[in-house]
Amino acid sequence: MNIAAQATTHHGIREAIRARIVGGEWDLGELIPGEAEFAAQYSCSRSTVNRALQALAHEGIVERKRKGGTRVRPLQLPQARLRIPIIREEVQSAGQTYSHRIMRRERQLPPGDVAQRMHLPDDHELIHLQTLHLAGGEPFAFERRWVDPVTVPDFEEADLTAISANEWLIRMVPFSRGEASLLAVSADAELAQMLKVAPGEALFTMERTTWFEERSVTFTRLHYAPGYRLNFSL
Amino acid sequence: MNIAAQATTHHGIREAIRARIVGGEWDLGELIPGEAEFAAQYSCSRSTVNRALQALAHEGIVERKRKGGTRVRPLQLPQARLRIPIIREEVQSAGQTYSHRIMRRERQLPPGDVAQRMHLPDDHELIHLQTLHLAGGEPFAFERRWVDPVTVPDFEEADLTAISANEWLIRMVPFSRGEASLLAVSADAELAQMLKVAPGEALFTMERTTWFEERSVTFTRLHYAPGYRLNFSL
DNA sequence: GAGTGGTCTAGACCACGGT
DNA sequence: CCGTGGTCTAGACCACTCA
Repeated sequence: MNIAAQATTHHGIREAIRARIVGGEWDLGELIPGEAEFAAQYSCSRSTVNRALQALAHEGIVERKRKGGTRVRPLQLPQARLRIPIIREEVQSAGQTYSHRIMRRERQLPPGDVAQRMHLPDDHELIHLQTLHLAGGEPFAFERRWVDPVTVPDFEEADLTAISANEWLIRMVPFSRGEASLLAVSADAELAQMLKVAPGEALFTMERTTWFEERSVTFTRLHYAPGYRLNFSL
Repeated sequence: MNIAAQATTHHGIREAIRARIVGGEWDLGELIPGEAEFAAQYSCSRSTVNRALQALAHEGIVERKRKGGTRVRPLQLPQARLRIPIIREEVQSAGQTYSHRIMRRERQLPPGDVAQRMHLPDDHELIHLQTLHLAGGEPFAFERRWVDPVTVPDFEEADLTAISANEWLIRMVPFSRGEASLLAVSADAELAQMLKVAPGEALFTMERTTWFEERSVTFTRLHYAPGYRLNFSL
């Protein structure tokens, strides 16, 4: 069984070393050979081995320290790259037609928890936007979004019929940093009505705060209709 | 404001180029200079630029093609690294004491959906394990797990009182590929009793299937007590 | 102090893929 | 065809950190 064509490419060497680690050649936490040693074993230069080992370190398979050498990571923490989906693409890639309806759009004081997550004082007015995302005409997700008009002054006049707020912001505001949470909530009366489900239904929910150079841009709380799954691979 | 000490390290050059992309020097989808050009601009070797651009490509900021050059990725998809938490560490890092109780352990035919997710025939017996994870004596998460005894023959006699099944498997089946899903479910009667919540409560749930060389190892469905959030940064 | 990883360089060859 | 990125090499210097 031929897992990876190797050759002396850093890819090949990375996979070869990975296979040896997986195969149990070294115990968890144990020191593995140095770069020079591997270079000799695979008849390649130390740089190539360096790249291979750096990649494994980046994946969390090994831990490296100067002078300390490279060791197999004691607890293999599974780490995954999670793609934050863009709703339109998500719907369309499932073969459904995407549309959205703006249910509400107004300037108002945010609830305390929202102000807190955006690191803003309680008396700072925000633009509040409620959007229903539809897949094939059926509710797919309901979004409550708050946008700071100080950071994004153009947002108030933006035309959001053709392009959703999410994509508008991505396009106009160079994104810098953000925090996100995933959780489950029970549908309240408004959510139940919007998504056409029974009150109390369990809804998969994503909260996101994004920042541009220490200024809060937007906070969104996105509730998916029941049945939704966020899939990824380990 | 000094965002990144640069120098001519690939880090520094990566951040410098990132800043120029974020700053809007090139449009979305536009071709940016070639490696040689950047090397001249930053007075460094092409290899260094190559590493920097490869890193940006790995992050999804740019797209590269031989002969096609490097271009700014049309849709900046926020991509995050999600650490799949190990429950014990998660509890302990919150300052609580961790413990677990095995509620059930038996060999049986799995439900159809479980067999399907593990790519197994319906008549393949699995070990079924139910574990309650506690934080400070209170229910924290409830886990239903199925393990394939063909792939992991030692599991049936494993002592799971000191070490949880999750950690036992990580230790004995060092590396594996897997798929995972996140979703929200309503507590059924059994879940409600286990987690001491009202039936119908929304529970944040993670499903995971892991594989070792084309053989299914285990499938788990993990339900967190209400209030749980999975946090990460973008 | 000495060993290990981290990095840079300059030159070289190759593979892919638009023109 | 030929320009672009992908990679390798050999040698070199540096920085961290353990003994």
